[in-house]
Amino acid sequence: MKIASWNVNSLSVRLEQVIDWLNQSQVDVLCLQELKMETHKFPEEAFKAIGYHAVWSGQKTYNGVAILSRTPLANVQINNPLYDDEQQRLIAADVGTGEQLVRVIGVYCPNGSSLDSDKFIYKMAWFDALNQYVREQLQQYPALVLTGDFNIAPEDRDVHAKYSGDVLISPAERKQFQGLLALGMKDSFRLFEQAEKSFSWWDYRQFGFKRNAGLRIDHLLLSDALANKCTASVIDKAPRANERPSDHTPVIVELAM
DNA sequence: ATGGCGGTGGGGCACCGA
Repeated sequence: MKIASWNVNSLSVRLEQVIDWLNQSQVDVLCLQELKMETHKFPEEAFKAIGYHAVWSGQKTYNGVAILSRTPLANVQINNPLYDDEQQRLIAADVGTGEQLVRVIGVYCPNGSSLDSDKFIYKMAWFDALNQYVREQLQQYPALVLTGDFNIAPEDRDVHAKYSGDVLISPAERKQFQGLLALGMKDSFRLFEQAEKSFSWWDYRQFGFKRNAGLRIDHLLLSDALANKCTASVIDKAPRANERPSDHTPVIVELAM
């Protein structure tokens, strides 16, 4: 079973790329972020045509999340029930049944803007509530995936040397990431040996991708039960070389199930 | 230091992202 996540930075612009990538990668589940599209405009038929069910929640211009799956999705949760939020940043659903049941939580975590901003306060509160939700979900679902754009680079090795920002790498944000791991979640990428300077996002400006001036901020976190079944966790850089690429590229886990 | 680039809405250019 392959599960992936991709911040597409506008699904309208990237739909063809997503379809192509699904056909090529053959993942079973794909979480999407930054649809930047109203709910009623979601291209459900385009995904159905290539064999994917979908659940989603959109909004105009900003945010918006979806889960695509080859098998039907059940028990859909839109937004964190523990956090009143107008911004559409979280969607969860069951994939599979019985022994194969996996709970998938797809997230587009707030950016935070700068450490002294109201948006940073929102980011911290949002993560506090996410931690609480994941804690609850783990009690209900031993097989849990938390994936998406976390907007946190967990360690220095997840940050290119010239990065000059403070947000995405601050101790407060990294503490939030560690807080999720403290619940028992594992950063699947670090279960395996990886190339140095592996990133999932590159700045559009200054030839960021060409210079590999990136950050690893898109993650696949697995509960213990799934970490034990994880056989690979990779970043697929290929779509970043497309014409009009998203600034993020997909991340994928393989589970022996 | 600032802005670089790209998407959106709306029909300029400001806002936002990371």
